[in-house]
Amino acid sequence: MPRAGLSPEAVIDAALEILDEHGQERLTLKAVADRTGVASPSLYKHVHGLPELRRLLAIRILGDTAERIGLAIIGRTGQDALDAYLTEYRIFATRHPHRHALIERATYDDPAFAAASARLTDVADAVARGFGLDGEELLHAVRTMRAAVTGFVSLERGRGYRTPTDIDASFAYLRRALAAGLRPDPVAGPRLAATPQPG
Amino acid sequence: MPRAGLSPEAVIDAALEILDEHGQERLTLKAVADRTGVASPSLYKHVHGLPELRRLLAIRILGDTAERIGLAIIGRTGQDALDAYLTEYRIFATRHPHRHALIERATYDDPAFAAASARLTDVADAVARGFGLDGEELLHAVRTMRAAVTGFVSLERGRGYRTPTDIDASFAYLRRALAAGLRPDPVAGPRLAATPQPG
DNA sequence: GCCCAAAAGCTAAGATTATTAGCCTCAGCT
DNA sequence: AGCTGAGGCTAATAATCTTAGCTTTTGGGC
Repeated sequence: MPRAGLSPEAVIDAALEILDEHGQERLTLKAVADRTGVASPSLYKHVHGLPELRRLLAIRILGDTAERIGLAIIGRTGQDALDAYLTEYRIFATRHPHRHALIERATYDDPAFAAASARLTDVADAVARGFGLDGEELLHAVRTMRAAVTGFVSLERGRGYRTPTDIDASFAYLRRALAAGLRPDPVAGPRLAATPQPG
Repeated sequence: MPRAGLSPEAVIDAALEILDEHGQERLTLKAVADRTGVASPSLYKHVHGLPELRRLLAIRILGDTAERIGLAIIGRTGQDALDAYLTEYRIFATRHPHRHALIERATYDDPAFAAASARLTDVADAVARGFGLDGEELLHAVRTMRAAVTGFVSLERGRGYRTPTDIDASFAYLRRALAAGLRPDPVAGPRLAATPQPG
């Protein structure tokens, strides 16, 4: 019988197709094996089990997404760049809901994963710098920005917003609120009184 | 042999303990059966399989959480209520990371789940109304608020923020930014130009 | 107090899946 | 031509979910 000619990359490709088509629930080694035309144990020659496959898949998706969004903000600054960043992220989550769910839940203490994740954060950094932010304020602003957009798309996709009414308008509202919040405010300053600690 | 005296509630209690102790990965019917002292098939007399158990668990958690946060904002308004809402939500996610993960991923088109979810949204509504918002702007503000806080705690818990540095300060920044965004702005208004549609 | 129906257990069994172990074969290099 | 190792395969183990069908306890009605 001819060889299937697999490789880790090819395995991830197949896994990505299955994820897109059927979601994480049905992303199983058996399914990947069927799609690639081998028996499931053969996959272990390329990938160390299902958790590893999910990890590699998350890294692939993060990389692709960072690249897409990075391209979208090229040549833009300020509100323009922010809108592009937020909108492109939302488009990604809408077009590939299962990919978004996968990277949303992933929580690996793995250098490669952290690096891939950092690429996405770097894009957000660039956007925030376009608002004239730097230093500690930049850090906070980027975190706030990412929090808002990931939360929004998660709620949207998980049907957390009871009615589909005006979700686009809500997203526009969020973009405006975020832009207002990001603009450095020399008067009030971003500092607040001490926070109650969780725990 | 004496009966275990189970009930759907008791099964959910046990499931909640397991979730808290070991996370969703190990929330299995077998584990629940062991903990309640019955054989796994016996659980089907009280709960229709694992997906159903997860659904009920999510509903329980949403209800508890809505109640907690609802209590936390009693007697507060404006920024005070907003801080209490956001902080209490973050405390919940920090203290019960697995519960948070469970309700975060849940996406059931189920009336009971929607009702439980609505209780949490109602609390957010109350907070936003304390800012003098109503109508469509209220809707957008509440969505933005929920997006920001769920996104923040998700990123925090998933180690999405590279360093643990200053996360409290970032959260304070987010609260300020949100308060600024929520305050009705009669001049600029919250409306923006048409948004590119995702898809 | 007894009877009986239904609720709540149990065991057995089938289906999936992940994963390990050990074997076989093809491809390519010497 | 022969060897070696990567890439496949089959067999086997273990975990779990779930269904089917049996048994026992419980509690209400007579």
